Amino acid sequence: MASRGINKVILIGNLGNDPEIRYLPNGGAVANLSLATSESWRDKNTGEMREKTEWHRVVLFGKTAEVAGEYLRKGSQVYIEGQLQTRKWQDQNGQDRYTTEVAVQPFSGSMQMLGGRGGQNQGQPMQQSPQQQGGWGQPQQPKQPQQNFNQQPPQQQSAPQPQSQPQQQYNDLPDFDDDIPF
Amino acid sequence: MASRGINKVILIGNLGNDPEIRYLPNGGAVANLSLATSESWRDKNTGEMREKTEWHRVVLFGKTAEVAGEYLRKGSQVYIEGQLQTRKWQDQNGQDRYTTEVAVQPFSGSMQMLGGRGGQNQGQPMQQSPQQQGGWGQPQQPKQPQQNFNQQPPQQQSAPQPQSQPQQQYNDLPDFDDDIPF
Amino acid sequence: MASRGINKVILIGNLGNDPEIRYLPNGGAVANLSLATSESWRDKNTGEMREKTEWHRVVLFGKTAEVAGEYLRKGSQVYIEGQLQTRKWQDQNGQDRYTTEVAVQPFSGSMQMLGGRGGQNQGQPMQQSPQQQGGWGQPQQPKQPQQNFNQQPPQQQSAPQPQSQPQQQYNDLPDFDDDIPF
Amino acid sequence: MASRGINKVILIGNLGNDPEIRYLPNGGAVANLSLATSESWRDKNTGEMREKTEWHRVVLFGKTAEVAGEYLRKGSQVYIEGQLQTRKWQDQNGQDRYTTEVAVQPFSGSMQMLGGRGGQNQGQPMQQSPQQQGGWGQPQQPKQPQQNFNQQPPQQQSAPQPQSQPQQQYNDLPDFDDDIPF
DNA sequence: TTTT
DNA sequence: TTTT
Repeated sequence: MASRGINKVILIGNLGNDPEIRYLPNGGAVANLSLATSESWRDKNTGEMREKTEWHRVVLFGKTAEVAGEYLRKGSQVYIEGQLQTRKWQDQNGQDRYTTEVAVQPFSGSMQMLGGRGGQNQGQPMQQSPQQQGGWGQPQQPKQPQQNFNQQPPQQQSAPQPQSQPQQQYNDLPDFDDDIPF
Repeated sequence: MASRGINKVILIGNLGNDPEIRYLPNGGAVANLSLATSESWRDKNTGEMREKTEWHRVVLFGKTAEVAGEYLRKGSQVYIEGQLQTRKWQDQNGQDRYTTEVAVQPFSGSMQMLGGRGGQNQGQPMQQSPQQQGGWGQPQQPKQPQQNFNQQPPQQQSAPQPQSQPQQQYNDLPDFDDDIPF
Repeated sequence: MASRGINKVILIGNLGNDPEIRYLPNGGAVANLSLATSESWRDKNTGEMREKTEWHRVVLFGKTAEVAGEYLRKGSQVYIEGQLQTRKWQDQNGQDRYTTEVAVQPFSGSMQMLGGRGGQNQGQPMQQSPQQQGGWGQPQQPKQPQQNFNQQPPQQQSAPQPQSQPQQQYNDLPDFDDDIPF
Repeated sequence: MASRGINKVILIGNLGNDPEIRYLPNGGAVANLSLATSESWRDKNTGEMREKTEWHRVVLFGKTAEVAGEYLRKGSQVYIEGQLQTRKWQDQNGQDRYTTEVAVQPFSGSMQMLGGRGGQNQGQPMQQSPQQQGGWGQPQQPKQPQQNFNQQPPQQQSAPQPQSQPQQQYNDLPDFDDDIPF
């Protein structure tokens, strides 16, 4: 039954890069987002404005991952509800390393694009070249499922992807289908 | 001003150990908690119950840290509201490492002890030897402020404390005092 | 599909009364909780401590409602995650009235009992007479499903139940079963 | 100190109207928002898409209220973190009525405009006539503080404003100033 | 109507 | 690496 404890993360931020989508052997999609949240405040001592940006590694699964891959782009503003998850892996020296991610679970998590397609809901069509940033992108071409799940280690400053991580780590996902509203 | 983005973590879990309290050169308290949240579910394929525990590294500041040090014990159930924060540090080989914590900020975060003092509010006095677990402890003796802030690297399974981290990392805290209700 | 917008309520509080359980014509359970959250603070002007209690009307569905009915009692501390929902109804004079509730939806919401059964996880069996308050109760006897869903209007100070409300308001619930982990 | 219990509401939605700003006798601003969150889902039985919109009454105080009054407009997308609060009032027949609001407290709550000024961050200046909807408005002219706080009962579909409510209900607000980062 |  |  259920769970003992609450593990909930709520983020609103902007993507530092286009989502990275991969496909599991069983065809399920997995998307990784690099999401920035920033705070600014006036320093009590110096009176100057200061700013600090935090980068979050977000991982999405299944349908939600596909939607992210199709509509999110570098700069997109997005709402994320997920849970904290720390994965253990070995670096090239065989040393234990840990990476903490925000996992958006199919049932309990959610992802929502913010800001509206045409900006202020004015309904005008959005033309967006690849160089343009922010907002929602046009759907990309359907991607081919790939077998090489860990082929390209993501580069991330604040919580780098392991270079040798367990292969089957997402096989335990609960089943889910289109009928579930998320 | 303020912030662009939302960075919020909500946890309810139990402490794996007594809080570790340290004091900054300016006398401000810092507490580290190791907090477990667990989920259990029935495996769709095997029909067996499965359980997974996630360990969170939580850091508290100031008054909240002192309250944690005085009243929380191994096993205590606690509510935490904080924000995700990834610190960079160098390991003994000079390699960059990252540790993600849930920081309970003086203004925006909060900590709350759950479950009541005597358990089911039956009012009976709680005697709690150091070996006993859970609930709220009696206040410990006042601790002496220490200078050696990073003296003892905490041991934590899922996100170990750096062995050589920046010394002055918490000097930017906003001022706060007893009038602020948190 | 899914949703545009976020509507999320998180409460931790104590029950002012035992849960009220009812059964829909289709056999689905519905539970109503009256949940108190309180804040206390020192008045800046007078220096006195002040306290304010807020009462929340919470409604649970299905399995979660049954668990609430079996284990929660007056005084129990509970975590609730749900969504705000304002229902319109007519009072005896035919005037429109509105009641705002926190609805714990089967998929997106959750309920969790806090504080542990025996208090500090000391494992001692809990004996709890009906007069005792707080903690988790023993399971009540299984209740008989009833047809008369709106037979007894609940009495609640802060957000009274309509005396003539729509009969079929909960028929749109998504299906759910035991496999869904909530 | 502090509080016993958690009372937290998180909303992301769009304004149904421009904010209504009023000023307390002491000069403090109070803003009321009417915020819509909507859900859509496919009906399991009919296969049709269905949608339900929930309207939330949000109240902001002080600086946050002023920012809302200056930058938010009908259609604006906004993030709200506040707490549930039910106010009692008497209708014209002297009957007790209750209104539930989401109050964004100066210290614990927050408000954040979403979606960026020019929509997809394309940098083009936004011209917005009063009829245009969504996005962030240009700052309005500074308003004159008014004494007649309850002069105009707001019109809101789901939780109408009382027609005769307590006059001094917001006098208990904690002091706050510009140094506090929210 | 709860709890501390 | 984002955004303002």
